[in-house]
Amino acid sequence: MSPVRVRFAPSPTGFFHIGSARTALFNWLYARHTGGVFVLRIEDTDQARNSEEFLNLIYDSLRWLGMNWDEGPEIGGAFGPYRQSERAPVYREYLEKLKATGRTYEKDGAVYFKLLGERSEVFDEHRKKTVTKVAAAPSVIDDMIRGRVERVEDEDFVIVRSDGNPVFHFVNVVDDIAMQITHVIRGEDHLSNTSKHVELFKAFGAPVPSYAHIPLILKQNGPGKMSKRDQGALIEEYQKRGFLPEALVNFLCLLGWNPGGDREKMPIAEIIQLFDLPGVNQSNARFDEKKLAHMNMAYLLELPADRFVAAARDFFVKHSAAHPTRAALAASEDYFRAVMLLSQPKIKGVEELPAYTGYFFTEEFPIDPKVKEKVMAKGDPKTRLTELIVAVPTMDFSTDATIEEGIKKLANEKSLGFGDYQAVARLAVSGTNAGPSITSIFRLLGGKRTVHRLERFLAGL
RNA sequence: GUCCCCAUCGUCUAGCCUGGUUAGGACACUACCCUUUCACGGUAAGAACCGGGGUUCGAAUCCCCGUGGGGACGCCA
Repeated sequence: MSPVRVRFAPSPTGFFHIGSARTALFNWLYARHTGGVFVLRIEDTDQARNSEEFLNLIYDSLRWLGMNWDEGPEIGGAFGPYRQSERAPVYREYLEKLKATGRTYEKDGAVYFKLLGERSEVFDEHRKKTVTKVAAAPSVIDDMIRGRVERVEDEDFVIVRSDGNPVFHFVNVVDDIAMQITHVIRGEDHLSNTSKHVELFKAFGAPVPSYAHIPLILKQNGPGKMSKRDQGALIEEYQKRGFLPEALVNFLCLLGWNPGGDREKMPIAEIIQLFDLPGVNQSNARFDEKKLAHMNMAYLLELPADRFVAAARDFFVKHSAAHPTRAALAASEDYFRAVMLLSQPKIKGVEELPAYTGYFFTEEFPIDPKVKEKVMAKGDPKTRLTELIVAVPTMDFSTDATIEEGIKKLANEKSLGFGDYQAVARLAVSGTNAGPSITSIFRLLGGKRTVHRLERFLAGL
């Protein structure tokens, strides 16, 4: 049994999106699962639409998601070069081979691949033109996910354009032969192309690789598959928004594959161990942002403190143009760390952090009017504030527990509960009703700033 | 239009291959519990086998047809 060699073959003609990432992921997982080789090959034969910027985006995204390639651009390998734009001699050589078999002909300056079978002229209603149909034998695709698929390829097709550039079907097959690819794992949108490819492999006298056509990812709302223009489609966006790559990877794995049973959140090492092609679903999956957000939260909760703080800082640096964000970066490292760790168990995503923690770093934080209305309507918040302003300076601010003691003591004296002070104090120092425990907020702000905010809020009523 | 693929809660899915389940889990939604707010967590509830035929004692599971969804039909990849 020859070792598994798979390839991910993107073309740098647009942003790197969810669907491409998952195709890459399934290839990568299969290579890692089998101990095989993961090849990255850049299909940049469309000179008009390629760009270096998009190419770098592919590299960045793959690396961010943790998919390292064993052969490919920037690292090389025994079957290079790995950019099709640099492989013209290979294509010339293979074209000569094919010409020698008599399976090509030229028309309008382009080279066509000639199918085997009887020809007839037919008017195609859909395309509104007369085409030459070939009564060819069906191509058989033995797909590891879909089983046996039969399709008749019934028209000769272009393999080299009139400008001399070879087209996708040709270079794709040639490179799969030349790079000794054993398994072709790609989106189901390629299933109809596969008959072309099978016929080319056979014409070259090369073994046909095993195919695995994975289901497509559908857009979350409305009809059709997800495209680069749909909400939430771009990998770059998740990176910018501070998603954890391991969460995104875990989520992506579960879109069309699962290990059977109830397991969902799994470390990548375990996924590698369990992943296999027969476990991949046959039906398309709809993308669900909320489930991804939940997965991200689950990973965030478990993230070691240092990594969480680093992720937070990274996000703040990227968004340092905003005012509270800049103020946060100006704060001391210890203070920043303390605030972030206080927020870690409370948030769903790193992107919530600037708004969630803003009041720790600036005096100009907003007061939520709805929360204010609600809090001020209950009990006698003004009196509670006045009492706190007197009591806070007498409290021991060294730990949450001592602050709690202080507030409880005050509450006892007035025959009230902790809760009678909590809501209004929180509103006065943070402007909202969501956040860490009030004792932690007090402690981090310090007695002086706490009193100042209580006084300012009371004065503004 | 032609060809190809697919079909279990709103969504992702387990179960299907090798027929017998109170059809299980997760996200979302709702209620309650926990609670010092907000989250987290816990418990509960609602929620699905696309339709019709067939095979069989018995069909989500096997077969056929219909319907629905998706994809491909480029000198794009």
